Amino acid sequence: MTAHTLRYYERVGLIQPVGRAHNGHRRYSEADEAWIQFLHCMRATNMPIREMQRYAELRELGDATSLERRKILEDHQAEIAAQIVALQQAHALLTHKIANYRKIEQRIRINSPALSEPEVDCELAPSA
Amino acid sequence: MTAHTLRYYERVGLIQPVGRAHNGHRRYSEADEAWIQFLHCMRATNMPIREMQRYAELRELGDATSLERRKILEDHQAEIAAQIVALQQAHALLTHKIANYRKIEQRIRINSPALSEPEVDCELAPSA
DNA sequence: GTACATCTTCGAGCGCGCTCCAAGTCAAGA
DNA sequence: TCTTGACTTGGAGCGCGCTCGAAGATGTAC
Repeated sequence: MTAHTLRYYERVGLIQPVGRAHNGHRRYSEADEAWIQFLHCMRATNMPIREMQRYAELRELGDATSLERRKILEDHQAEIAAQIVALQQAHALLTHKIANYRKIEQRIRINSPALSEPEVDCELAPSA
Repeated sequence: MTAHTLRYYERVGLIQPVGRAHNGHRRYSEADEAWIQFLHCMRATNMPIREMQRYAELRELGDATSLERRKILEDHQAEIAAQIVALQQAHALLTHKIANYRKIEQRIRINSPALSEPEVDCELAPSA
């Protein structure tokens, strides 16, 4: 995470104004770092900035907002679960297609341009 | 996938000019649809358009490009695997934090504002 | 015949999330 | 003392991936 990004996060309210050294330079506390790490983790899993802003805002308001914050996290967790499923499906599809490419390469190596089997279109995804 | 997106994909070369009805309207063949579905799957797993363009380009050149195409897919599959790991970690972290919120809510319900235990900072991620 | 919907084209616009630049301040090292 | 480098600020710019709008042609229903 670059300094530019940290400034940006501060500007848009994801990070509260942080402590400064005597010369005005920012000094991040361990709590700041933990929060930033959390933000990073949420961004890395595609939580929109808007949603993170909402969450940060509620966090400033204290424990009374626990329920709403929990809901945000639960929703995001559901999003993550869905993403994992999509990624796993794509992963499986790619395994299939990569194997197919290996077959094609094999066919080229042994100089056997045609298959007696019906042509395997490497781009056709299996229906599964 | 919207019509706008399909036009866009055609413009940028992800889809070859497709067949037309007598009135000029596009008619997608089953092969077209399979290819588009594949594109969709790759986009849904965060393959950049540029990379898809490269792949599409090689695909036009036929079997001789099998090796390079395979490499693209293998790289993307590795990307996907990494994404899955990140998502799974975030999922676990959220499970932890959500449980923590439930505790806080419980504490509020039974009107017990303080814990004898050291304060649990709900934003601190577990080091794991 | 006449609405109306649906397609066509091209180009412009937009939302997101950074990313960078310019000008200035300060601190330590040669 | 002078250079260097790391920080400060505000605002502008950018890359990506769509997304939309306008103007026009065509087909279907009443």
